[in-house]
Amino acid sequence: MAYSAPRGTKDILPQEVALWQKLEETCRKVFSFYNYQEIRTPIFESTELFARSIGKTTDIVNKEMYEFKDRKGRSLTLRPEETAPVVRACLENNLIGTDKTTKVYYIGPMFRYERPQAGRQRQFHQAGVEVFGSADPMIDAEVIMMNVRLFEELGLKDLGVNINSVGCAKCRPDYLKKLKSFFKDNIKNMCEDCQNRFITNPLRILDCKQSKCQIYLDDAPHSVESLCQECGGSFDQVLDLLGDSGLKYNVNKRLVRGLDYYTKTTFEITSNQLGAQNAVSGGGRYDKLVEELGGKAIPAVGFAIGLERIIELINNQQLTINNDGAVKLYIAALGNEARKVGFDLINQARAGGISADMDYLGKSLKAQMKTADRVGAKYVYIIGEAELAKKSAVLKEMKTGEQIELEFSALLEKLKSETA
RNA sequence: GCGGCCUUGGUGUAGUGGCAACACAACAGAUUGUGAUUCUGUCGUUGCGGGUUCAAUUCCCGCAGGCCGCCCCA
Repeated sequence: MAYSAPRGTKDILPQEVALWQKLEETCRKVFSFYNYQEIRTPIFESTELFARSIGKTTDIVNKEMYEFKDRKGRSLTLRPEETAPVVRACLENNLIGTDKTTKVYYIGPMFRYERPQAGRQRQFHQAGVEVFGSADPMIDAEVIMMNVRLFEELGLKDLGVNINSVGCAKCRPDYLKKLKSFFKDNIKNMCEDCQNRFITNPLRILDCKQSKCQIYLDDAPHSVESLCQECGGSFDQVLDLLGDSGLKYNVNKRLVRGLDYYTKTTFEITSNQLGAQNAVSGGGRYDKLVEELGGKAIPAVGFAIGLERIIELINNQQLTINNDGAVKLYIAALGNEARKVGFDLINQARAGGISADMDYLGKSLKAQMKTADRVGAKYVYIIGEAELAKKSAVLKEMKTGEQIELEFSALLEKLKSETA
């Protein structure tokens, strides 16, 4: 093979595209039910935007970014996620303010330089939403409920909704202090990563899966226990609202997300059918980010869905979507003259709103019939030498095998009169 | 960035230190202008590079890619 797709990237072939379109369509439909509007931002942004927002000590920024210099030496990065670009775009175009809520959604490719494995690629796709302007716990609840609604709409089963609160600028420092003093004595017995985390990002220690670290984690203080009054109150409200709506969730006190901008509510929806990479969506509140990126102090919530993982689930669960891409009319023509007539007829059909195709390889009639069958054509119109003279030919309905003689001029009317 | 397993025609799989097998798909044909079936035929420099050997697809090394796990995330 001369060339292959770059590592960690995949072609989405015509056969699978129908499923992708269906998925994207469902996202759009559900998001707009909740009054969200689509926004499209560039695939790359200045590197600094991501470093500032996601956090300089995070894995994403440290080792996963597709960073490059353009011809003027500017450092740019293929977006590893889209929250920061959306914030940037909304600020730049004045879409958000303290006096209104702005609801947007996006669908598109993201890029992270990681080792590919099941459910993880270097180019992958996310659909996500962001709400700006409200600190009301109702918005947290709305966003989570909408996410769940979307998955229900897609027919996904056995998903778990995990929720936590990581506090705010007021209470988080206290919590980090508690964490540090809790680990202080034992940190030297813990893994190397955790020793680094102890300095750079103690929160992340909670997420460690190493068995030698696990023993110290059990009694570690949880962020929910150190929340200030405001954060604690809003967390309770979010849970109440979800409970009232009948949504089943699990408070996961260990849920730590890998992006630094989260405050208060964080959540993650997981599937037990995916292996190691089991998160299908994740998000939370980020009340400081807009300000951090140069705007006013505007609170925000959002989440992102991993579309490849959803596709994987749909395939696993053998949920089907119907494909009606087949053409209605296929013309089998024999000889140059007949092919010309056929070409004219399919173009008339198309102009008249009837999907049509014909053979362009000069194959035998048998082969043309075969092709018509395989592309799922509903009718085949067979034009040969004899038909040219009488300006009339046989129209065959593939499913029934029924054949009727029809004049060229009557073909379109006959097909149009068919119910779609 | 680390570890394990894997890499044979379009796809899925055999197999052996010296003719690479099978199924499906695709294409062509089975007398003259008709699709699913049947029969026949066609389709591979065995991932790339190097080494051992008279000889390697089979043994060894390197690389790339895939899968899976760690890390992290969607």
